[in-house]
Amino acid sequence: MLLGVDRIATILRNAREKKSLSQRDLSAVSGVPQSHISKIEKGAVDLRLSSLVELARTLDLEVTLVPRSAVPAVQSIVRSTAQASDGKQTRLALKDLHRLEQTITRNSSVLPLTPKELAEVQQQLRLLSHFPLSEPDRKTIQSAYKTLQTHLSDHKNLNALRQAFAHLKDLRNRVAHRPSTVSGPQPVRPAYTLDEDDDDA
Amino acid sequence: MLLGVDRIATILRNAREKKSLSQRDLSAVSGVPQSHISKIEKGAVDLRLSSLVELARTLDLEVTLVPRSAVPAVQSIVRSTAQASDGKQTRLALKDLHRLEQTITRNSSVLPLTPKELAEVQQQLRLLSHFPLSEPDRKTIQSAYKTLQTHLSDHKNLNALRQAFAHLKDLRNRVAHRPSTVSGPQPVRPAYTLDEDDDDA
DNA sequence: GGTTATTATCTATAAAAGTAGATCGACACT
DNA sequence: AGTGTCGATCTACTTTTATAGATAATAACC
Repeated sequence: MLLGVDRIATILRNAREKKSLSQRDLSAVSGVPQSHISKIEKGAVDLRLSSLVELARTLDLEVTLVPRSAVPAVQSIVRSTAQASDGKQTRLALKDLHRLEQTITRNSSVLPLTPKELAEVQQQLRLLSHFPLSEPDRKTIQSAYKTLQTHLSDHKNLNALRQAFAHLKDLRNRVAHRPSTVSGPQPVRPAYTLDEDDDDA
Repeated sequence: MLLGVDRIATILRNAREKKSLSQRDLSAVSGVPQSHISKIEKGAVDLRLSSLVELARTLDLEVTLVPRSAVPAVQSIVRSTAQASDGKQTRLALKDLHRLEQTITRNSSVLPLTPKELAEVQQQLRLLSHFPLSEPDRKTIQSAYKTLQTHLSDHKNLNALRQAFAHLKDLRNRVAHRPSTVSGPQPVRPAYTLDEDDDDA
């Protein structure tokens, strides 16, 4: 297979995984059959340009042709955009974590948790704040916050609350074992700093 | 057809034209049949990724996927790379023109030209120096220079010399009618400045 | 007018993508 | 053990690309 075609397949798979989508998820969103996505990502088909454009669009990517002489500069732009995005998501996730922990601490007396369970949840949130987090990670944190708010307002749905805490534990386990370019937890901004310098364009 | 696929077709055609290649030329270099190149450039086929990679490679382009959020920055890089390349080619072309005119002026007494013809050639060279010129344009100028050198050394091949001057006239006619983003001859660097700040990486 | 070059269009054929599923092995969870 | 999810592989069929030319329309040149 041509050099370049393999790279495209790798970029597609990485982008899908970065969005925490399975092949079946991507199939549902893009309309391309899961079995075909599997072949595409393995480089087992020489896909059509329109199919590439469609999948790329679903993954917030754009197919383009750049002069060979501009490739290093373009790769640098792409890398720094990814890093900026990662940094931004991590900073936003820190805010989400802070909000969640404050709400838990403020309402600890009325939450259906033993002191041991409470300490464990707080420990998990503190640990999470030391890892780079992604947009899908943030969704898990936000979902737990919403479930907590709902519980605090109607004192119902204990199972949902327990499930939300379980998902947080899952998240902590996943990010702790996530492959990383550096060993151990990465230095991120000090936990729980709050600033408003982020724009969502 | 999907937005994006049309753009790719347009980029391919523009890149081919920028290199002064015909569809037959590109076919010979790339191995893709001319009739198929015609369909591709018209957007009449949904070509395979491997075919796109192959054509792009022949045109010194690389197929890549960039995050949608990075597209404006990437387009800016591509534009400035093209401008730098254009500017560089134009500056190098000025040198070629200068060298050619000096050689003609220095040897005007032994060239088989009437005073009127000589003045016309010099006029054409001066006019050319006011236009943005491309790499293929430079090849025409360099070819004329070589033919002139050959003639000066063996005093033969009058037809080739006349043909070389004719090609220069053709070039002058083409660039004078070339579509441009601004009206009239574009301001380029002052004619015949000589500096050695160009690197060919 | 004749010739040449370029791009577009046509025919016929072979190969492969794309589709629609089903199914399998591996893994995780209850 | 049973169940669900994931990615990979399989079957069968339809549609399209890619190829190899040939040819036509247009434009430019002599």
